[in-house]
Amino acid sequence: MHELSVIVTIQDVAARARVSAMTVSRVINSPARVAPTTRQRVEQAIQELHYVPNALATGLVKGRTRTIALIVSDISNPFFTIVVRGVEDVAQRNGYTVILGNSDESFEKERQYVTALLSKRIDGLLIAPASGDSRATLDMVSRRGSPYVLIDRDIDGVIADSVTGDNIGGATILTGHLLSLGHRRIGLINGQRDVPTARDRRRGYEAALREHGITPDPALIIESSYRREEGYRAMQQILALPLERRPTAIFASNNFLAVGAIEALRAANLAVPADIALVCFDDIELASALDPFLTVVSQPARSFGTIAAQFLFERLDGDVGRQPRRVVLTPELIVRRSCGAQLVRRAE
Amino acid sequence: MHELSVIVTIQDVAARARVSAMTVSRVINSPARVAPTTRQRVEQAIQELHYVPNALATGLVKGRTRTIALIVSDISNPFFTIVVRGVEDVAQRNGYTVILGNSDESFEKERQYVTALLSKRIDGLLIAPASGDSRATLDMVSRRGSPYVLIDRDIDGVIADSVTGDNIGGATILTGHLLSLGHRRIGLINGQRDVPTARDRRRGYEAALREHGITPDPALIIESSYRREEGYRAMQQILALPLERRPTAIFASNNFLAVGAIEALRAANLAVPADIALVCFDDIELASALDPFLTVVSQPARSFGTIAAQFLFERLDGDVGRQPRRVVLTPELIVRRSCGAQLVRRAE
DNA sequence: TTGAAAGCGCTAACAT
DNA sequence: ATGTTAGCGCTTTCAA
Repeated sequence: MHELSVIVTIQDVAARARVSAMTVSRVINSPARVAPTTRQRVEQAIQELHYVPNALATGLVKGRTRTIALIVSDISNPFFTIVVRGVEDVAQRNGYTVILGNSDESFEKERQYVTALLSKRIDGLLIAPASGDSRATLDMVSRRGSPYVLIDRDIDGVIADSVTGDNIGGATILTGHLLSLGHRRIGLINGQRDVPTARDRRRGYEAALREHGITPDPALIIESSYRREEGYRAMQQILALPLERRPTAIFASNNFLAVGAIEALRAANLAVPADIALVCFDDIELASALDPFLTVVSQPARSFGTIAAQFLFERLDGDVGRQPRRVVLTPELIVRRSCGAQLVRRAE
Repeated sequence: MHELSVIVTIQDVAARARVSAMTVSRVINSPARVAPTTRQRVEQAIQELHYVPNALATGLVKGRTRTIALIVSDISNPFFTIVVRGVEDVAQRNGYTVILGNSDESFEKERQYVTALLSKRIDGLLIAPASGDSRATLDMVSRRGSPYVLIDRDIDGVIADSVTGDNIGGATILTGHLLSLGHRRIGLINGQRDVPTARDRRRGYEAALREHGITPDPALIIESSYRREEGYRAMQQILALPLERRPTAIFASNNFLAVGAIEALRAANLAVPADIALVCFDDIELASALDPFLTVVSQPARSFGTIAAQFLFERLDGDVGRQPRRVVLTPELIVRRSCGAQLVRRAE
C-alpha cells in the first residue's frame, strides 16, 4: 500500500482525479452522465486508492440503506437455516444486504435486536416473531415507517404481509395418520402456548381427535418450549403415567422436541414404534437422512424465505397496495417407518 | 400515535424538551453530566416521541458503529450454527450488534459480503474463510484498518488472530481408530483441496497411514467439496472400484460428506459397519442424537465463537499487542458403534 | 458535462 | 449545567 491514510474519502478520490466530489459521485451512481475520459480518470483513482464509499454517509443523505434484516427465532433449527438461504438469494438478486439476527425464542433479545436495527435504519424487516408479545416490538417498526413481513408465525392483531405454514392442517394430518394406524391414546409434546405455531398445532391435534370421537386428555398434553431438553423432560413426564393411561403414540410438535423425546424413550429402554409410536412436525434434515424412519410433516422452508423476501421488496419498491397479503404454505406428509426399536436393541 | 412525522430526530426531542440537541445527546451518552430535572424532561420527550437515535449519523461522526460481522462458510452446518451462538453471546455482553453473513463456500459471495460490510463501516470481522484465496479479500479489511479474527480456517500468509481446530491431530486420531480396528484399506472422502481444514485432515489421514507402514492409495482418496451430494457421489465412485481394491473403511472429512456417503451405501444395500466402516470429522448433532452409532471427532464449536469474539473485542479495545494470537482447540474422539447394518435390513 | 453550496442527524470541541 | 459552531462523508439542488 502506498497510502498512509487508511480512510479514503470521496474527496481523496476527487483530488487524485482532478475533479469535484460530485463527479466522483456521479461516476459511482450514474456513470452515463459523465464524459468517458473523465470517468476513466475517476475509475482509475478509485482503484488506486481502494476507495470504498461510506454507506453511513450515503444512507444518511439518501434515507435508504439497501439493507434488510431477518430475525429468526432459532438459528440452530434446520428449518430456519433453509429460510435464511432463500432470503439471502432473493436479497442478493435485488442488491440488498441481509443482517441476520437470532432471537433464540427470547422476546427481550428480539426487542433489543429490533431497536438496534431501527437505529441502523434498515429498509425493511423479515421476522419469525418469538411470541405473541412481539406485537409491541413490531409496532415500533411500523411507527418508523419500515415495512415488515412475518415468517412462519402470524400474530393476532398485527396487520402485515405474512408467509406461514398450515399448522392446523399439518397437525390434523399427522394426528390423523396415527389414528388411522389404530392409536386412540395419543400424547402431544408441544411448544410454548403463546407461540402461534404451537397453538395451531395443538388445535389441529385436538380437531383430529374430536373428529374421531376422542376427547383430548389434558394429562397427555405437555406444553413447554421448542427445545430438545424440553422434549426429553416431557417424554419422561408422560412415561411417569400409570401404564393404562400411557399413550400408545406421541405427536411431537417440533423436530427438536421429537429428538428429545426419542432420547428419553431410549433412556427408558423403550422402542419406537414397537413400544410407542412417534411423529413430528418439521423434518429433521441430516437426521432423517441418516435414520430415515420417522414420519413427519415437512414444510417448504426455502419458499418461506423467498416469498417473504419477495413481498418485502415489492413493498420497498412501493408497487403494491395497502392491504396485507397472507400466504399459507401447505406442509407435506412424509410417511416413514419409525426408528427406535433397533436403536434400543443395539444400545443394550 | 399522535405524531405525523414518522422520522423523529434529536432536534424534535430537543424542541419538545425545550433544550438544545446537545443536551439530548448528553442524556443519551453521559446522563451524569445533565441536571436531574432536565434529564427527566428529556427522557420523557424521548419516550413520548419514540425517539430512536440514527446510528448512521452517530457512526459517521464517531467513526465507530459498535457493529461486528461474522461470516461463516455454511450456515446450515450445525458446527457454525453453534459458533454463531457463541459469538452472539459475547457480542451482546459487550454491547455490539452482529451482522451474520453466509458465504456458502463461495469466494465471490464472500468478497461481496466483505465489501458491503466495509462500506457499512463495521468495527471488526470474524470470518471462516471460504478458501485459501480469501487472502486478497482480507487484505481489503486490513487496509481499512479493521481488525479481524479467523475462525476454523487459517490462511497461509495472513497475519491475524485465529481460532482453529487441530485438524491434523483429529484426522490422525480418527484414522488411527480405524487402523486399530484392523482396517488396512481406508478411503478418504474429502472437501476441496484449497480449503485449509480439508488439506489438514488429509495430512492427518496420510500421516496415520504412513505411521502404520501403509502408503496412501490415490484411488481411495476423493476430494470434492463439503456437501452431502458430493459425499454421495464420492461414495458411489469408491463403490465402483473392483472388490479387491475397495476399502474396508471410510474416513469422511466432514459431517455432510458422511451423511451423503451413508445414503450412497444404503442405496447400494451396503451396511455400516458390517460391510464397510465409517467415521467422520465433526459431529452431526440431531442426527447423532437420533442414531447414536457413528464414531466422530467432535469440536468445541461454542468455544470457537466465544474465543474469537473475545480476541476481536480485545483488539477493538486496543488492549493487546501487535503480534497475532493463534489458538488451536483440540477435538474429542467420540467412539460409537456405527449404524447402517440395521438401517439396510429395515429398508429391505 | 461539471461544480458550488447546503444539509442529512449527530457529536467533539469549545464557549458561556 | 447548558449552548454554539463546525464538520463527519456523501448527495441533492441549483448554477455555470
